[in-house]
Amino acid sequence: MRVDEILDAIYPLSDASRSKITDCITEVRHPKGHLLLRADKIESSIYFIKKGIVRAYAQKADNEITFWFGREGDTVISMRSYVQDQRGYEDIELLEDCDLYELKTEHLRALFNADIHITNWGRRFAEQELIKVEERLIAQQFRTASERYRELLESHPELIQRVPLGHIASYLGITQVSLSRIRAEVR
Amino acid sequence: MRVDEILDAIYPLSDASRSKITDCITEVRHPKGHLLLRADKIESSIYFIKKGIVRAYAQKADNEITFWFGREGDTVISMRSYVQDQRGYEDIELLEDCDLYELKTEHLRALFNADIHITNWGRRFAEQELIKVEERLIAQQFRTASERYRELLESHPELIQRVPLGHIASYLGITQVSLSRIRAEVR
DNA sequence: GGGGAAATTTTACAAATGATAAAAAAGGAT
DNA sequence: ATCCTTTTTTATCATTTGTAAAATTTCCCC
Repeated sequence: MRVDEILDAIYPLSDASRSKITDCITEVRHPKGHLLLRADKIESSIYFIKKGIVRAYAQKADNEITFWFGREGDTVISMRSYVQDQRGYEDIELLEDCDLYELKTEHLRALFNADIHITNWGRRFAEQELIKVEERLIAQQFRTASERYRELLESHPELIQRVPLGHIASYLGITQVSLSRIRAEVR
Repeated sequence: MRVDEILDAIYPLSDASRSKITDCITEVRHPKGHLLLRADKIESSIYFIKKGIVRAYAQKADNEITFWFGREGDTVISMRSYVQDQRGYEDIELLEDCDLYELKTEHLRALFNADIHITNWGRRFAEQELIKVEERLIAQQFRTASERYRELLESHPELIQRVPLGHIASYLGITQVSLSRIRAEVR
């Protein structure tokens, strides 16, 4: 996936403004299992996924929960680092070998103070992510685990193929054993 | 609470920029029970709460879930209307008589295209809301219902005083009966 | 202050989910 | 292909949470 497609899908930019962003972007490649962002660090980059799939998870004591998956075209970001300059709550792990576009947040911050179109791009990005999370929070309470699984299966069937079910279960807010039961029902 | 305090708490603005917003704001007052925003409408205003408390809830069939409370200083907004010009998923109901600052979204949109400081203000607003929702989504999965209740009790003790427990239960993702059980434990 | 509606708690029972352990299946590396 | 690790499923039992209905308390309006 091309970086300009990714940027324009968030909010269409003029060639001039878009170039200001792409000029700061470098391509990187990391292997499956690599930790792209760490909860214990203040991160200085965000990434756009050219190819591959990743997950964000929070750790607590001995268990972890996956609360986000990113695929081609998605933006990888530690919101807490990016917004508040504090350590985040999430590790981000590559679930496949990934090609990524890297952008230093310092560059983005400078652009947010210089180009109003880019600022609107950043605003729109946060707003869209906000809606997605809000919808998930609501679904979490309205729907049963098995409804949530079936909806995920319909909206993102490739996810179930590409990602271990343990992560999917955690994303759905249930244990892997529960998910296995749900999958058995359907058959 | 003064409107300039509310605006600056989101992101500090120069007097000039802040005035551009406040010039578009009018004060309104509505009684307890009033529906400020409706899920079935594309809303054209956002509000800042001067005084009072409100809740956002989504309806489905015969049950509803409260997924947000707003108090003095908070911003009331139908994200879907505001971002995507589509009908939202939430009704917003006043839980007390409220004094509100009203701002037409058309004015805000115009300002987002004209004043980069206001655009950054809007970006910061969305980012901060995003972090709050993300943290709630994670808490929903990490913590038990009774932990979530106790944390709410600690962080927002006044909420339990001002809001019917049925709404609190729904906000916590449990039934009112469950919440009653949890409250009985503690005593 | 009293009456009635709304909110909250309690109870009993049913259903869903979690924890744990172990077996089965799938996948990767050599 | 085979061994070994990881993933997924299955089974059992304990716990949590939901549903429904009734009892109790609180609140609000007149």
